Amino acid sequence: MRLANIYIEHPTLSLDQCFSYRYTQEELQPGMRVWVPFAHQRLVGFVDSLSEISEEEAARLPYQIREVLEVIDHGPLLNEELRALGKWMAQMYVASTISCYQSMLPKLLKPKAGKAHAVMEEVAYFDHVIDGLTPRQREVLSEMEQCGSMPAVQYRRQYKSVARTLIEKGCVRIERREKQATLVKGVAQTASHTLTKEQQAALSALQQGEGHSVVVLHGVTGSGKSEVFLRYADQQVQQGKQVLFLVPEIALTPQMQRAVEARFGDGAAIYHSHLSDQQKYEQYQLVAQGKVQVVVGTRSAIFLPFARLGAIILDEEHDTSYKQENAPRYHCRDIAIWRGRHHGCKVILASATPSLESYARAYKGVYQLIEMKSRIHQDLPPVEIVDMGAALRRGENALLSERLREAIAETLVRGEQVMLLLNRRGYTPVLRCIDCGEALMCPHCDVALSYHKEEQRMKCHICGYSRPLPDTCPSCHGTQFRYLGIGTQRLEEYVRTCFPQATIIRMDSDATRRKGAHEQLLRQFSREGDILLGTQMIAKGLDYENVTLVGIINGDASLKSGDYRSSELTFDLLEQACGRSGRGQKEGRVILQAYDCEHYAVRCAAAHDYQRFFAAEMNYRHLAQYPPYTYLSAAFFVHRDARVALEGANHALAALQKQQICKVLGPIALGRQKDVYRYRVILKGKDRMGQAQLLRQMFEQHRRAKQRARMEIDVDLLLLE
DNA sequence: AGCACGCCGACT
DNA sequence: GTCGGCGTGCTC
Repeated sequence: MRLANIYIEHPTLSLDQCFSYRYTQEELQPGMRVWVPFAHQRLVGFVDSLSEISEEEAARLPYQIREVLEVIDHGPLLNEELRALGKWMAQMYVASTISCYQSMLPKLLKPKAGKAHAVMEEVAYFDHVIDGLTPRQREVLSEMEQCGSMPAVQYRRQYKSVARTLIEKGCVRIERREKQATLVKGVAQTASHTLTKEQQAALSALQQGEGHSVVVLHGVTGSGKSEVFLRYADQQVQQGKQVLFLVPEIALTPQMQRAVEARFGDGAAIYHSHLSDQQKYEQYQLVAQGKVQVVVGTRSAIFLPFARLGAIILDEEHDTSYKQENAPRYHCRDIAIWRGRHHGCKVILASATPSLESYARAYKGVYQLIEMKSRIHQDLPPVEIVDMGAALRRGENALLSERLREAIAETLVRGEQVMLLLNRRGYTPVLRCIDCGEALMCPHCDVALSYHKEEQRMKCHICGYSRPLPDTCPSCHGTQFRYLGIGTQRLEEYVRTCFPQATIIRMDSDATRRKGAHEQLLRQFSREGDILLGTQMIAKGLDYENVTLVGIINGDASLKSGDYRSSELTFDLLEQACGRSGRGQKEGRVILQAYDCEHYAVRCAAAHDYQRFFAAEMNYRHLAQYPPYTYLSAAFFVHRDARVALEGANHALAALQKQQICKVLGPIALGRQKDVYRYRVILKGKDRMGQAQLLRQMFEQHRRAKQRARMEIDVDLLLLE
């Protein structure tokens, strides 16, 4: 009889194995979904392989074989490569195979979802302009005129308030048509530069060697490393291969998209989490059909079904958003390297501040290292460190030192632009009662509420809880409060009082919550802005030629996070921020305000000295035996009752006593978040797969012991949050 | 995760 | 007797 070996769609790790079913459907192939009976349920299953056994053999099995009820798909959803990848992920990240398959597929193709896909679509077209429109209507209409048409869904979502009126007035028309798979892309442009000597050298280094290898492309901001990997990609495409460009965030996709489209024009598609399910599904199909040569995308694009990859490029490879935050907690870089090996192609890890892990491997010769040390237009801007401790003793303002204030004034007089970075949103992070000294806390999380002056509310930055300002202190009924710390709202207010004539634009997650606000604020800044201030979202990638001063307000604040990576994160942030200044012909500069001015992360960032930072940080990691000298993974025990969570952690800890694979740290209590308590146990050792296997055993024991806390696993955890 | 099975106390 | 409370264990 013919047997299909099937992964059942089941959320438990303990059922992560194939179950065999008899089938008669001729069309059945590995990679297809089916309906199967399972105990008393009807579940979706994923066919892993097909086999054949005799009736006698079947009779000797210790279980009764049941039948496949129905085949869902017409063709395999996952090809052989991606199925093998899914299995590897399951081992590597201690997750069920089916959950890995699920995270690899766009929603419309996930096991579970039915098979019907939308066949019709509505498209919004620009029609004509009429008189008597409101300013907002005119603005929307001119945007429509520029792009010509867009899916009606997107049109309605993007322009909510005026979408209907414009349709009623006949300015925008909606047409229904049969859904066709279309590339999601923008307008192609042409650009071509001649390479500098250094770029030429980097390119030829890239071209050396055939087959798979991992390359760390370390180039300072503005060194033109994009041009190097774009050329390399171009050559791969010329050879009929496909290329995948990965970027950490959607906000960075438009820039990379423009750069890629300038070179590849119509053959390029984009793929990120903000596409609609239908769009993702279509892009997925286009890649599967081989109709796309080049894709620009975020993390999830690493799972697109390319047939013959010529290169995978991870831009800003050090960025932590390459790590998936929920299970399976994979790192996009690991997946890229796995696929690169499968396709026999290069994986290019590009960054101005490579992660310590990647650079250490390149340094040891495990990866190829290509360095680009000079900027094309200007040298990196000089950085001046202002000791805020000394400034405060001189009676200066805690937000803007005299030095920074003067520099802003000088820059504005020259008609140039300023960026101010403060990595904390809100007005002040803490409200403290003057009488008893208690801070106002979130009722659901163990953090202080932040004061948001604009809305006159207190907000929790963990769970989003918000409440009006208190009249009296909840613990002592005092009526006076002190506002401690600084946030972007307060900085904005202060900068306005210092420079009342300047146009100031604030960008943080409060200001960009509305869809399209991000782009709109940036457009406004490039048109008429004098000062752009914001959180780290302005430190990455922005490229404005007229910005000649970058001010970093609390440059060393992130050093205090207590994380083993805090120096690395601080260095990255400072170095990225410095890279925003002086990108054009004009000379730029940076003023860095900090308290811990002698810290090597601050010193090295100010000197733009990655190598020195790398050496110092590696020294620390070696002493403390942190990555890249070891691997860290963690088990979290989560429950609304703190005792239950702790009991789960202690139980797991007991099971870890007699093993030599790794050191065990913890359990420690992490702050309560959204009413849920979390305890964490960390495993630290040199055997990564051994750790993964150990965690799998822990999970099994946890289940068998009927522990009530939920256990979550994070392999290679990045942050000790 | 469901869902049946089974063992025990409460009640027409 | 029998109804139903929930702890236990299995699922090709």
